[in-house]
Amino acid sequence: MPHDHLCITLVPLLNHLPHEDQLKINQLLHHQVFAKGEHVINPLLDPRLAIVAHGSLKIYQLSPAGQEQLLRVAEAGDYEGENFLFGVENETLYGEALEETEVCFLKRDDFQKLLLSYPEISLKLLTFNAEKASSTEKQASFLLMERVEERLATYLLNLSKTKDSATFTLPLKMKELATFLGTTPETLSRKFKLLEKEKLISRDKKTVTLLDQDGLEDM
DNA sequence: ACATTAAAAAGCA
DNA sequence: TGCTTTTTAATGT
Repeated sequence: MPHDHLCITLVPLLNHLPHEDQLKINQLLHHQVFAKGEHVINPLLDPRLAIVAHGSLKIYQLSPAGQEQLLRVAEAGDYEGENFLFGVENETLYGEALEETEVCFLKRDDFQKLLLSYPEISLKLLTFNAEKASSTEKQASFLLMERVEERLATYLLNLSKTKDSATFTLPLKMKELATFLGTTPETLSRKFKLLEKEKLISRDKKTVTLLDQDGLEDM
């Protein structure tokens, strides 16, 4: 669907630059559209920065046991893989398209040249990375919350906040959301039912509506 | 309170 | 239709 646009304009990391520069940089980017379920990042691929232009990516690690741990969902404007461009080896990081997703790639050499000729980008990068690190910390303490319904409630509140609506669609499969919340699909299913019974939310398959936001916050 | 196991039900290509 | 995901139920830690 998206075709005739500049990748740059969709990406907060780069779209603050003057138009002329954006045009130049856009030539360094490689667009690629991925179908749902396709792998965008895996440890075997050569290092490159992946910027989500449209759609969303599931970012996860694979444990030696083969268990996947979901780290985050990268939405349009988010990027992944910047540390590989600074020499950090990718051992276990995977990225998979959750829907039809358009990604802009930047090779390591081009990326480093870019940072040298546009110092503003370096500053932006530091800012965004600081936010990213901070939200990863939040996720870590988030998993320390005792009860699953507590985690589920805050997850739903966050999602409602970022989507700016009381009604929204879950981006993940229940199975995936379960691992993200540090539980099992079975328990997750029961917690959803519990929240519905207490009239805190309503749900039609993957569409959730928050009915009592205050009630959810009290958990 | 939650996991595990098993099995039924629902969803999807 | 045949496979995958989600739900339900019974039992274990």
